[in-house]
Amino acid sequence: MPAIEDSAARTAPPPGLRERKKRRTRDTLIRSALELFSLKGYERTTVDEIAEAAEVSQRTFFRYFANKEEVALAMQTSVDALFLATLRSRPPAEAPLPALRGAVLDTWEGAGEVIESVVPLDLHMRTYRMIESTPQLLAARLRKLSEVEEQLTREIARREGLDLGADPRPHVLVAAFGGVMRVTARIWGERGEGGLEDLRLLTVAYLDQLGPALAGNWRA
Amino acid sequence: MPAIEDSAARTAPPPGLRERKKRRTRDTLIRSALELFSLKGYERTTVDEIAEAAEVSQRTFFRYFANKEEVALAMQTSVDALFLATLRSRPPAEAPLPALRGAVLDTWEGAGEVIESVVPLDLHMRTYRMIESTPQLLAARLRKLSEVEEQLTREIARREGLDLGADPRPHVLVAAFGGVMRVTARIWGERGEGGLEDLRLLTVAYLDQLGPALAGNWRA
DNA sequence: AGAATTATGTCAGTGCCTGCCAATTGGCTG
DNA sequence: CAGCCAATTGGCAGGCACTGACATAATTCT
Repeated sequence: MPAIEDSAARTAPPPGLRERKKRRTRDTLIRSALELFSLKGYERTTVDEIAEAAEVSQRTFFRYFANKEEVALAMQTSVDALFLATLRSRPPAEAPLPALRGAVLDTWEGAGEVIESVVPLDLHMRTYRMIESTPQLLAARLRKLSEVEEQLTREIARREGLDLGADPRPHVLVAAFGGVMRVTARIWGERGEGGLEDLRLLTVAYLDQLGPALAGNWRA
Repeated sequence: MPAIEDSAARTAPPPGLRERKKRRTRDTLIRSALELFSLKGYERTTVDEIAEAAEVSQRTFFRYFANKEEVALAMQTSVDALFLATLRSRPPAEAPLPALRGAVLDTWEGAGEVIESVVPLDLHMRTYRMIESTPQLLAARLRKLSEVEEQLTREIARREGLDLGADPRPHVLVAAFGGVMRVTARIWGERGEGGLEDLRLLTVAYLDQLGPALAGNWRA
């Protein structure tokens, strides 16, 4: 079972040895992979090397991750799930855009812990940048983001009680929101440095420009 | 020389036998590939089969296309280039969003010819849908779109005489615009049918919702 | 403890993609 | 037109990502 987003798993019954072992193997694979990527680059790291570093067979690697990209994006995937959950727990009265905006900020607040329980935060940050600068990884990341956007759209429609077939606004809003999130990620990645806090500031600043940017004439 | 977007190649001096032959080989590869993809699906078609259908060696295929994805996206890439060119030829007085909107519509107007000179239009349309529904291709497509958006952003900034480092609006506007373009493509793809005209209508309708979607409270 | 289930390892094989070198082809010059 | 130069192509060997099949080992259940 790959994803850990089982909403029925509260007050977990003692997870059992098997589950704990799998979790450890998975985490070790991620850590080994990210370290190697950071050391020698994504393309120059082979799956065999990752498997060896984690002391499992190559075949086992592919039982935990469908492909080499998946392990590079593993932490982002966790954060995505957290983001979704955060949005769902927002007050229903809140308007769509503020809800999305609030959810990202809250997510980044809490994401640190989730990440640190698997890999050092600065390794994750280096990975984040690596994804932006590695074509194959960026492609995979963008595809995953489009899936996230689909779920966001459904959630927004649900909150507002709208039919996605009849009202384009949820799709459009999420598309615009997602677009801005991606630009900020890219721009932040291009600046060689800066931490989570800078990303945060950049995001807020850009989100706040959504309205003005759409205004007809900028020269006014 | 991979890309054909040389803006200095007008009133072409007789292209020479060599160039014409390359062009023919390339077109044949594209046509063979798209036909096979449409027939047996992208993943179940091997590069060897494509090369054989086009009567060249596998090695030659990879001299024309960096990878299997490239040939599937070849026509989209041409249209992207056309879109860029169309935008650049717009009256400078036009405001950013109308310029973008006008450029897409004009592009789709003229794209038919460009495409038909290489592959039948309906084959292209089937390919378009295939891209949306094939994870690997969608990923590659999204990455290319992000490159297009980067160029759009530069063009918008140039038109408006703005510094991209200082003013976020070009980035934000293009991000929102690009987001909407992608959703419409996806939605259109999900409906199993409908031609270019439907895509056009959908796009216009959704673009027009950008303003309303960003309005704070939809229930008002 | 033994049976049933599940995770892991090994092996063989396919397909994408690359570097290298030899052979062919088009273009150009004397 | 002969002959040289440069570009294009083909063939081959090899690396790496990934998969199916089967045997083995580790948990869990009874």
